[in-house]
Amino acid sequence: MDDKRQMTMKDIARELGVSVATVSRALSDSPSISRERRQAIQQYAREHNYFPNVIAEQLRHSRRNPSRAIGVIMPEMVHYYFSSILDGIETEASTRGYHLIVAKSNESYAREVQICEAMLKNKVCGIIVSQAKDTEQYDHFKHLEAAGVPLVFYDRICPALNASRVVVDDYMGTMNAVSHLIETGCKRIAFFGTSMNMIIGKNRFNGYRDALYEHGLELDESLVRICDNRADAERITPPMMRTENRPDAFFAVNDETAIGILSVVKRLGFAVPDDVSICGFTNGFRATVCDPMLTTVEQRGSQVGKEAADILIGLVEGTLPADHAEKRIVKTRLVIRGTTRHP
Amino acid sequence: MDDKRQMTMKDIARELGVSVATVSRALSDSPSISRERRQAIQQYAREHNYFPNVIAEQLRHSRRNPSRAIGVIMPEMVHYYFSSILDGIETEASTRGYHLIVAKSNESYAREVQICEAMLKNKVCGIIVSQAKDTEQYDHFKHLEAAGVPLVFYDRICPALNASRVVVDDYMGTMNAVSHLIETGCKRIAFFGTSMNMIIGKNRFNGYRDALYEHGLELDESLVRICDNRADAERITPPMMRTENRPDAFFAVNDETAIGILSVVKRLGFAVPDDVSICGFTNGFRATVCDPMLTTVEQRGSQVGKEAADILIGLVEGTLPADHAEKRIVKTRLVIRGTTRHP
DNA sequence: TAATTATATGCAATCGTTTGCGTAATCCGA
DNA sequence: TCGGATTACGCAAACGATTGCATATAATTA
Repeated sequence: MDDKRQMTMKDIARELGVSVATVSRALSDSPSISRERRQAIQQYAREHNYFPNVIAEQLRHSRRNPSRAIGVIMPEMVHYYFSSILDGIETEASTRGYHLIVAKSNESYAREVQICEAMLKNKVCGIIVSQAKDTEQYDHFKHLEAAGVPLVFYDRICPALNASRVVVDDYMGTMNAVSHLIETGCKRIAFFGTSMNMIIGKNRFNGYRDALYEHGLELDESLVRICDNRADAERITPPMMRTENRPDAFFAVNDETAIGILSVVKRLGFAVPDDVSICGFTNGFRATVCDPMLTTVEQRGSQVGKEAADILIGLVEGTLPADHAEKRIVKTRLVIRGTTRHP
Repeated sequence: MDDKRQMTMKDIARELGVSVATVSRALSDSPSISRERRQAIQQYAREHNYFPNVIAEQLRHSRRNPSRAIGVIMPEMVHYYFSSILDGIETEASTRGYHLIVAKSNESYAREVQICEAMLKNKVCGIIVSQAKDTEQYDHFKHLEAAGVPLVFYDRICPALNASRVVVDDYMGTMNAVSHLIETGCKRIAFFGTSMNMIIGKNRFNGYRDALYEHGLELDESLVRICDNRADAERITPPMMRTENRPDAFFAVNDETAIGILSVVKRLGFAVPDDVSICGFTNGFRATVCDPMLTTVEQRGSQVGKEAADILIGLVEGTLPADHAEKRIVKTRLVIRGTTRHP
C-alpha cells in the first residue's frame, strides 16, 4: 500500500541524485539529457508509478495553455434530448482528450450565473450551454467572452449574443413532417407549438405554414395552439375534436405533447391513424412505447452534442478563428411509425 | 473590454504599492492588516473584479486540502435511471459546493480504466461509479483507494471490493410488487429477470420467491426467465402465452421489458389487466406513455444519486471514517397504474 | 526617557513543474 | 596542447497564492 502523498519529481531527483530540472527533461524525453540517465529516470518513474501533478503543470502553463476541461450547462438532466446531447458532447470531448464539468441550471437564471462564475474560477477552457428559461440578462455570458472563454450554445440560443451555436433544422424537420401528413391524406392539420418568441417555436411554425402553402392548403388559425406538454395537450385537444370541423391530424412540437394528444384522442374513441394522424418531434424513448408507435421527427441530440463540442474545441485550439461565430445546423430525419398512415 | 489575462494579487499589490502578502491577508480579512488598507484593497479587488486563481490555490493547498471536484462514471448517459442519478448527484454536490467531472465508460472495461487514471490525474476528491458490464478486474479501483481517493458505488457494485455503496431495495421492491399482483387475484406470475450472478438479479428473484411463499403459492420454474430487454421479451412471451397453463401476470426487471410484454400480449389479443397483469421496475418516462399505463416499482434514481454524493462528501470531509464502508439502501415505492387490477 | 508591547507590514519559502541561461566536462581538429 | 564546439547537466526564476517569521513603526508603560 502506497503512502497517501503522491510522488513528485523532487522525490525522484533526490533518490537518483540529480536535479529536478533533469528529471523534468528526462521525463519529457528531452535530447539534452544523456540516454542512460533518461532511461534510468524514466524507468524509476515508471516503476514507482509516478505521474505528474496536473495542477502544477497547469499553473506553470496557465499563461499560454488553456485547460482541457469543458464546462457544460444544461437546464435539466432527466430529459431525453438533453441527455443525448450530453452523450454526444462526452463522446467527442473524450476522444479528443478533453473532460467535462457538468452542471444544471434548473432553468434558473440565478443558478446559471453562479455556475458561470464557478466554471470561470475552475478554469474551464470553454463552455457549452443551453440557456435557462428565465434568463433575460446576458452579462454573465458577456463576462465569459470578455475573459476569453469561448461559448457555444445549443438548443436554446442566446438572442442577444452573436455566439457560436448548433441547432437542429426545425424548419425543414417540421416542413417534411407536415408534408408527410398531407401526402397521406390529411387536410386539417393542427399545430401545437411553443411561444413564437422562442426562435425554435417560430422556425417550426414557419415550416408548418410553408408545407401547407406548398401543398395548396390554407392556414386555419384556429388550428394553431401554444401547447408544449402533455397536461395542456390533454386539456386542449378534446374541445377541438368535438368541433364540427375537427382536425384530422396533429403536429406537436415534442413527443410528450404528441403522446398527450394520442392518449386523449384514443380515449375519445377515434382510431389512430385512420381517423386522426399524429406526428411528434424528438424521437425519444417515448416514441416506441405508445400504441401505436409514434411517427416523429428525429432530433439527433447526440449529433448536436458532437457538433457543439467540435466547435468549442476548434475555438480553443485555434482551428476556428476566435472572433467568428460558427453556426451549424443539424439535419433532422422523419421517422414514420404507426400514428400516421403510410404513403 | 478587459485584457485576456486575469488580474492577480501581484497586479493589485503593484498598483497599491504594497506586498503580495498584504494583499492576500487583506482579501482573506486577516485582522493583522489595518482596517483602511484592508478596505482599500478589497475595494480595488472588487472594482477590478479580481478573483483568485483556483489552480494556484489548489497547488498551495494540495498537501492538506482535497479539491472540490467529484468524478462521476456512468456506463451510459441516455438512460432514465442513470440520468436521474446524475441529477441527484448534481443537486447534492452543487448545494454543498462541489462540482462534477462526468465521464461515460460505454460499458467498456478499458475505457473505465482510462477514466480512472484521468480522474486521478485531474485530482478529483473522490469518485462515484457504476461498473461497466465487462469489468472483471478491479486493480484500477484498488489503485484509486491506495491513492487515497474515496470510491462510492451505485447500481452496479464491485463485488471484490468492500467499498461504500448505495443500492435500491430490490428485494422489498419486488416482494411488494409481486404481493400486489397476488392480492389482486393473480396466481401464475412469470418472472423476467437478469442473470442471477448479478446481485441485483438475485435480490429481485428472492423477493419474487418469498412473496409467493408468503402467500402460499408455489414457485414454478418454467415461469422464471432471464430477460431484461424489450426484444427478448417480445420473443419469449408469445410461446408462454400459448401454453395450456399460461401466466396471468408478469413481473419484469425493468420498464423496458415490461413494455415489451405489454405490447406483445395486447397484440395476441389479451386484455390488460383483465386477462394479464404486468408490473415493471424503474418508473421512468415509459411508464406513463404506454396504454394502459404501467404499474411499476419506482427506483428513485435521484435519491440514489443524492445518497451517493452525501456519502462521498462525508468521506472527503472526514465526517465519515475513511476506512469504513458506508452502505445505504434506498427504499422503493410501488406505483399502481393501469396494467394491474386495483386492490 | 528608556524599555516593553502592539500593530502593521514585508521577506521569503513553499506547493510541483517548466525552461532560459550559465557552465563544467568532454571531445574534436590543428 | 590549446581553443572552440558540443554535450549534459544544474541554478534559479517563473506560475499565483499562502503563511511563519522577522522587523519597523507606533503606542504604552514604568
